[in-house]
Amino acid sequence: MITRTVPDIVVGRLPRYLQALEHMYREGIKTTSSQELGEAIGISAAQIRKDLSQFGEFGKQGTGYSVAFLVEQLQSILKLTRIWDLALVGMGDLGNALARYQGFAEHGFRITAAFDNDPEKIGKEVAGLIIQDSREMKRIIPSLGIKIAMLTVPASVAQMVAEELVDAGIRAILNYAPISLNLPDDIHVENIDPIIKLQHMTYYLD
Amino acid sequence: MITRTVPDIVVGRLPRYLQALEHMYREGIKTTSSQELGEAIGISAAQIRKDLSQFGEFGKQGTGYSVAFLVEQLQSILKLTRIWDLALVGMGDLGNALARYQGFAEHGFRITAAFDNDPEKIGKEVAGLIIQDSREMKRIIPSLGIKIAMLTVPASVAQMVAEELVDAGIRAILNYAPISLNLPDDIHVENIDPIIKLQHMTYYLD
DNA sequence: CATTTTTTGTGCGTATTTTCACAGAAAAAA
DNA sequence: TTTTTTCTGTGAAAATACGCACAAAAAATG
Repeated sequence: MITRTVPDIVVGRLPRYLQALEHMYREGIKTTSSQELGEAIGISAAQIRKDLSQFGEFGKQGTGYSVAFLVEQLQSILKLTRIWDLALVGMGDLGNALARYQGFAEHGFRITAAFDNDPEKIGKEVAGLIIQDSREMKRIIPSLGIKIAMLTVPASVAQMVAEELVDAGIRAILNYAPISLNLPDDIHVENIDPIIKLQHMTYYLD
Repeated sequence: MITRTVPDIVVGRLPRYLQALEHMYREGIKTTSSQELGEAIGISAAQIRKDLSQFGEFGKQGTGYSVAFLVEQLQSILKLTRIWDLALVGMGDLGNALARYQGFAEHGFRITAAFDNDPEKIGKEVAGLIIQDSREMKRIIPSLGIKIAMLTVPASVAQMVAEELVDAGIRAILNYAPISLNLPDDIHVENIDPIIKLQHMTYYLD
């Protein structure tokens, strides 16, 4: 059975399946089952089968799933069969760490432009990127066709900068600033905030 | 009405309420409503009221919620009325950026120990912390009573290091390594992985 | 070749989560 | 004071998500 509108919660699990499957692939594992995959990531086998069935029939009864094939299918579903250009906005410690992180390139994400508003930083090079003036975002981002931004500016300016990014044609923002952004409904925002995660965990501690 | 076991999904929203309320508090806003709070963070008013009602009655009909009071209550619910010590394990670029991040201290989290296994790094100081040999974790972590760790080591060793942390008495791990950790059920793990988040968003882009 | 084992995809029931909508209480307005 | 407005807390309904359990298919075994 194929797609109606797939629930976002299902979409959100697909990258985790993909991560585990790519790990298996690197280990030389050719075939896996919903059972085995589930145990690897702590999700029930039934749920994995249900989730995948939203997109097609990828397994074989008695055998399970070809790891390589399922990796391909998930990459295709998640639109990962192309390079995605990223803008990195805010070159503090975190921005610098992200600029140097190899993981993006390894997964088809390329940081194509880096911005900051600090004259001290503009013009400097980090990991092969020249930091550009954030006043140039409106010009540069559309010219490079960039659709995704990572936002690592201080919370105090995050909303304003996010609006500038949307204005520049950005469609998805990975927000590292500890604030919730208020943006049009068609802009996809994902938040990464360690404080929020820590506070979630302290609830369960003594 | 007061607590049965509160669903984890509800607990996970509390830090977001708290974040928005603390922001209001800094802005000098004395009172808010479920409506206003919901608009600030993109959650329905009814959901916020339902969530809060799991823990008590914090609002007043006709008036709404006292911001200061609700901040206090949420801090109390989330066990944030004390300082939590953190261990930071893996002093690469990301570990260094986290060591320097002011946000932890501002929210009652104190990075009390930093570890790495690289002899080049051990003994160096970062943001007032001396990097210690990760072979010492088993001794140092219990002696400082640390219960929470942030894990910023390479994926290839993350599982092993996580097991060492559990062995050292760690009860909660904020995992930055791009791999799912397999640990006892009573250990709380939260993952922060930008690749997973980006792949979630690309699904919705062209 | 027949039997047993493995494992998928899915219909259906259950559980969880969200939203609706309203009584009741407080505040504001008249 | 009385009436109207605002806004909570919550029971009930609706919507979503999850998991069981099984037919069917493939592979393995005997």
